Amino acid sequence: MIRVFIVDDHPVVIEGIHSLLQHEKDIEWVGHAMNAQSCLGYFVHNTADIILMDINLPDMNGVDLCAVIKEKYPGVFVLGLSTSNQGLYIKKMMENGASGYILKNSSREDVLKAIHAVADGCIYFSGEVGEALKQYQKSAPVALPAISRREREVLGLIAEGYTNPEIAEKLFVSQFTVDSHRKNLIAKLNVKNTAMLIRFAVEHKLV
Amino acid sequence: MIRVFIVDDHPVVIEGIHSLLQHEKDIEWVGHAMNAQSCLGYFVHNTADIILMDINLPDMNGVDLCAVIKEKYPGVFVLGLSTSNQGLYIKKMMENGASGYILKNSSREDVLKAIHAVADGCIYFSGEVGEALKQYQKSAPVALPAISRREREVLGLIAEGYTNPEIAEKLFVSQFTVDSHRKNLIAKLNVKNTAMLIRFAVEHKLV
DNA sequence: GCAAAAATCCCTCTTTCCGGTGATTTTGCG
DNA sequence: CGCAAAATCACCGGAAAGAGGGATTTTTGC
Repeated sequence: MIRVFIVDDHPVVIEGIHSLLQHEKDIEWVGHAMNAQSCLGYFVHNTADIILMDINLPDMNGVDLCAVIKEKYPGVFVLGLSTSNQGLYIKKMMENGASGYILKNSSREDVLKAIHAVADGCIYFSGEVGEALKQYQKSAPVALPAISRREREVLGLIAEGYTNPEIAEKLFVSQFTVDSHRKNLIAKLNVKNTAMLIRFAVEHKLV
Repeated sequence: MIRVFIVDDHPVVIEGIHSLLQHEKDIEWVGHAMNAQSCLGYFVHNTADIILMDINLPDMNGVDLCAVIKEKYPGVFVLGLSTSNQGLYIKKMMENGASGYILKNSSREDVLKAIHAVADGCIYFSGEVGEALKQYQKSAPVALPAISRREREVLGLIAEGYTNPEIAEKLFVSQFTVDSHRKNLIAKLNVKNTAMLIRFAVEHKLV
């Protein structure tokens, strides 16, 4: 018996999912909340196996709520639920411990599959969500300015905290050279300073 | 009818999966390869819906093979397959376009569930893999020195390329204050300078 | 209410960064 | 070979960061 709880500020969605699940023999509907606070309130004295969680809530966004839930009750699985198919939020929610993601307009089969997979400890994304996620993950490799081998080498050393003079010594070149590479990197990658350079590099897996 | 191809250098695994799938009515076994080259050779004149792909191959690792396949044949879904339950490789394989991951010692049900989910365009991880992936993703939050709210705020602005004076203006405080926060961050996180600070922050998802 | 933690502010000095503007030498490739 | 890109080196000057001292005032947690 899988106990399901839902958090969503749209009554229509709650009703929809409820009617979709109410005839399932292995699924028990334990309750719902329309905001993060009452959801957390419920879990003080009750529990569930799976929370279907909207990403847009009036008092707290789903990403943060997910983090709080997984922090307090690691055994409760969170299944993201949204109309908007946005890779960024999905990714963040997964990083905060969610077990999957489906769209509100998913088919009955999709919803049931997702619930069962998640209840088994698996991770599940419905098809369209998977597409969005892949697209988001692939945003990096496209249109990256060409960075030369030496520049990448310098970039790596900068990321490790070495200064221009230190890098110059390591590479047996003048510090002017290293400085040139650094400036070229900043120009090529269209960033303002070293901080942004490193952020860009790490996010795009250049280091 | 789901056409399944498998790449694995262990005959035992190929046989195992084969016998596991051969009585499934909606699954067609279209062939197998024991290394990356012959797998790529197969796809020159043939195709499949799903490739079950080992992560350890003699001539090329699964992560790279996955990238090549998805590059040449984006419509073919790759389902990772391994004995080793290593978060890092799983993550890399997913970044290269895989649609899921299962362990070789997964149950018959798990394998079939995964194949069907992936064939539907969904993303699927078997339970143990999900655990490993979460564990890997969660490697960050452990043993992180306590960073105050204000420090995190400053950290975010540094990562966006703002200088101390700029941040001071944004937050309506003195630049000395911002400088203090920056220094405290560098001290707390035990890094040498801003470059390392940002690298650490991005890698540990503080920004 | 009290102590600890956080947030705020201030100063000096040295080093590093960053922008701009050059140049020469080496290397990769058709 | 010859061209283009990469890699190298050089200087200036202002801005910012980093190391080292302090200090005070709010919050916040018991």
